[in-house]
Amino acid sequence: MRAGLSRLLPGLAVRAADFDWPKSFPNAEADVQQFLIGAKVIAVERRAKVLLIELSTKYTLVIHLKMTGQLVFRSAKASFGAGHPNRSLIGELPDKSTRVTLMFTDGSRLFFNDQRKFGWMRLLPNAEVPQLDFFKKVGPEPLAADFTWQAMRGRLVRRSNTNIKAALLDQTVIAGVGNIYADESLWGAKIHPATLVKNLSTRQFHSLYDELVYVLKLSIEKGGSTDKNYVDAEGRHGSYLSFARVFRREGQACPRHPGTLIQKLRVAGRGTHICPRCQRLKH
DNA sequence: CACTTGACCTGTCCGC
DNA sequence: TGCGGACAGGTCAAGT
Repeated sequence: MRAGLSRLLPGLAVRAADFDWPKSFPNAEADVQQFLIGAKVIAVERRAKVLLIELSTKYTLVIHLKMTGQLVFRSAKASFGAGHPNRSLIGELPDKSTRVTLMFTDGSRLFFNDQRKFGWMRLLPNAEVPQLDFFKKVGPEPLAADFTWQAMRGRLVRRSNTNIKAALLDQTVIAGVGNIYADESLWGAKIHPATLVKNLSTRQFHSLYDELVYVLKLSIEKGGSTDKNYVDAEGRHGSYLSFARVFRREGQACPRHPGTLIQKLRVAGRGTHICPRCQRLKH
């Protein structure tokens, strides 16, 4: 999504903004008038699951999409009326789950849609972004050059008494791993998600690292795991889920064991998908 | 401090 | 067809 937005937004100037749900954009109106209206987009960055739209006013739009957030860009002449190929995906915007609309001076618009209202967007002075509690506590980027398998093990063992799935989902341990990539990488490494971190072998840490890096890179290449709720910056869905081996594949054959069916269980309070043959829980 | 659970919301699906 | 409950890609605060 960052890559898509950074092809579309830099250079555009904000002409106006509309808001629906206060928690989706908690800034005061005065901030909006002073630091958003008239601002030009400089760049689009990302840290963990947070998008950062940097503005010419030295303010940044900080965005977390949470479970159901979407950012959809529409150029001035885009029409999504009946007959448009993308109509089945979203249709005309704004719609009833549009929380924020940014209108640019060239007539294009960026819509922040969020059915469940968990996501948010806020304006912050550039210097305050790293001071957010989330950024102070968040772990390292798994695709950074210095994130080796040893570095990953070093982070995970901070949660040695909990299960590996909970540790992977903990954003203060490693940044950006969510439910899909946790399940996919654990299947790849043949590790049961309820395995305690302290019981993982060196080989398992190494394998989990390889598999996590693999699924993250593959997903970025495929445009992400968007299906029902997320779409990319131009309103298209990513295709990673069609490559997923276990996620939302309960009852289907394990790709490694055609005779074994994927099971769904609950680990760390989340729906969790495993192959019961390759991912065994030993004690 | 480490770890787990409920809350924040809306919509959909499934069993009765 | 209606109704209650479980569930959905993620954090947070409050609990033990």
